[in-house]
Amino acid sequence: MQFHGQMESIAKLFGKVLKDHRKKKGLSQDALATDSDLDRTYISQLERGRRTPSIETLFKIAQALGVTASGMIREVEKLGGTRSKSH
Amino acid sequence: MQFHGQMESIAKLFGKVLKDHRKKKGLSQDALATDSDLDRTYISQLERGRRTPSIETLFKIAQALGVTASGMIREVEKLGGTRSKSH
DNA sequence: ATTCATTGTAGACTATAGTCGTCAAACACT
DNA sequence: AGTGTTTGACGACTATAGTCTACAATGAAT
Repeated sequence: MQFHGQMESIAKLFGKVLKDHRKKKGLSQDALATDSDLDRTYISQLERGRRTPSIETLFKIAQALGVTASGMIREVEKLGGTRSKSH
Repeated sequence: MQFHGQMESIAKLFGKVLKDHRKKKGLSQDALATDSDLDRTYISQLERGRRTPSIETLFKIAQALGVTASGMIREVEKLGGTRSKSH
């Protein structure tokens, strides 16, 4: 069986991973924002998949969540499938 | 013995990882640029640590290099040490 | 020395990341 | 009902990511 359905953007996938970890840690967006030295409304935008973070921002967030940046990216890869399109 | 020396920026660490993989694959900056659908001079800036890519760009580059995005980030973490500074 | 491929670098430009103030919607609570 | 906390969303703003043209510097070959 072939996989169908529209490919989800990196931004949306990352948003899911982010929200998951934040909830698991019991943090509010506001608390995470201060811990990661980012703006609260920007965290909101990230979780809704409306923004794509830089890897610098990725590291800030991961640290505030007590996880590794590579771990978060790994989860994005898992959610997104192989994403191996040649062209 | 304590670790000393200035902490290297994420950008510089990523630049090293990127250049390493590109050389290992025997690609020119120009070839990598076309494969990853980015500008050649931007690849040059990344390798010299003058720009910090978005995770979207990270995925593009990783795919062109035939490695995972999480793997590249993992190597950045290794190069940079724990980077667990509370404030 | 000169040809060729590769890379560094600069400047000017467009697109988007990230900030900030504000307000409404939603979800607790009592 | 009400009050407090959280989150979505907006518009306008500043900072930086990413493009593009062009040229100099490097290095590897004859």
